[in-house]
Amino acid sequence: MRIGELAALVGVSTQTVRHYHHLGLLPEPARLANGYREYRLRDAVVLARVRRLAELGLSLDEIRDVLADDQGRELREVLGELDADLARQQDAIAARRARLAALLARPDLEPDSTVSPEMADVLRDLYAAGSRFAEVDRDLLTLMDTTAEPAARDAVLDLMRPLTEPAALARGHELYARLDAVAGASPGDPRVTELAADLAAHIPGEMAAAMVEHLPAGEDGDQPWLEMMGDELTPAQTEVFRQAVRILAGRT
Amino acid sequence: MRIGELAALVGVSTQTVRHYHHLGLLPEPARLANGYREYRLRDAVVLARVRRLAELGLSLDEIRDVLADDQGRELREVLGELDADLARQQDAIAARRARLAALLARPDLEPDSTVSPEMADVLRDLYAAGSRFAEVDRDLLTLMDTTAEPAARDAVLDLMRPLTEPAALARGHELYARLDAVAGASPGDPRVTELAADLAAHIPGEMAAAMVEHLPAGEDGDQPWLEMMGDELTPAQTEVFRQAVRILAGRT
DNA sequence: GCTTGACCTTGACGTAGCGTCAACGTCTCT
DNA sequence: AGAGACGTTGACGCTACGTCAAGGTCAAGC
Repeated sequence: MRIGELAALVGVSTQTVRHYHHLGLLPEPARLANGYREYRLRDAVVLARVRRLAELGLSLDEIRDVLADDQGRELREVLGELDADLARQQDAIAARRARLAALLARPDLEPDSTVSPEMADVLRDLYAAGSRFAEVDRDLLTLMDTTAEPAARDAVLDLMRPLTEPAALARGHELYARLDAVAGASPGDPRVTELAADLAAHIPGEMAAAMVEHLPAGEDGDQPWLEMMGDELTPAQTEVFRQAVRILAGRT
Repeated sequence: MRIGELAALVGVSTQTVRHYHHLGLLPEPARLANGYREYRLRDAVVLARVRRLAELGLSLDEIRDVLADDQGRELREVLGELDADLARQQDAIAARRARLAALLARPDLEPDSTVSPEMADVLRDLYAAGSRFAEVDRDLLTLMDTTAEPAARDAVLDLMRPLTEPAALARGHELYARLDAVAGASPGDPRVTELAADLAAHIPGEMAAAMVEHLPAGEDGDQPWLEMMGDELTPAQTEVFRQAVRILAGRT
């Protein structure tokens, strides 16, 4: 029997057979004068054994180990581990399908919808497009949602909830518009101070406390998170936030 | 922000970030004078987006496609396919776990137990070790079980069932012993003819018909399956089978 | 000034289980 | 004698990175 016949008999490709030779799973048979491998029935039996184990899901390394110790002991162990592993996979897949179902149920599906469901709702309520600044804010929140610890994330979500009420929402959109409007102004523009005050007034008390705690200002109001926003903010907008945080820090 | 900070912020390794650059998933940021990559918040936002999609199970290629068309249309499609794929995986895993559970329930677990459950039962009943020849026969059956079509396999199993009854079983073991005993004899030994007759008599009628049909003998009794068994059989044993098949062919 | 250690750079190789050429030899059929 | 179906070894490709290797950069401590 040559390699093609053997492969066809057991239902694998010739490459598979050669691969198993390479890994030492199947002994190399005798060669004919022309160099062709000459297989016997025993080889087919061994190959079929390997395939059955492989189809159960064992790795080829595991199969070699199992076939090496001719007791069934190791096989039972390996199959037990495999079953446990499959159980874990089932759980993981079920969880992912649950998330997928939740996502597919959303009418406004887009890549940023793949944050946590709660955050997705807040985003939808808060940022009804239109403002360049709202997009930046939205980016920050999605980033926080994916990187922060679940506990911290939930805390932020709780603090944000008051801002999604209709009145606060309208006020928020007005503030975004004013942030857009002040973009090209100089940091000394009178609108900057005014906007900082309104912005600070719009932030609920507990949220202000949290912000001041988690975003400690340097001596001269130099805040790392403001620096990180880098080219997203114009100088005037940066100044608005600097002043707003200073007001919030005094309030707590 | 340098690559390490970015990676830590989003929760991936620096290699992952570079890998995404290589694939074009994440644009290469500006470089500092020393050649270091300098990231901005936007990069973190994009990276987080990629990660969220990757954790849903999308391939990196799919993610690139999804982020390329900025409508949510393709995303919905891809997620739908992904869900269908996961459903298939769930079924496959459930089936494999069922097989594993059946296997782990067997007290006599060994690699050859991983044939179909019915065949495993037949093997346990028929081949209570001891005979070199029984092992060969057993190998043949396991091979057939893994390579044959399910229908053919079930047919063979049905035909074999009469052989597992206690009386037939005892007779079978005796025949195996005699096949072992005749191993070193010459093909002309009187025991050969006698054993061939007893062996043919032991095969139930329908099974004989099936064998003759599926193992057509050549003009001079040269059977390919006998040839395939090659070095497993001694000349005398080969002769036993040749004669037995001739008897069965005459009987049908 | 020198070392140490933590970071960064590019490039190449390894993972699992084969599939898929490439470049070539062998056998059978017509 | 040519075609077509087989066989041989060897090397590269696939996913999503991990893991060296061989260096360059930078801040801190001696």
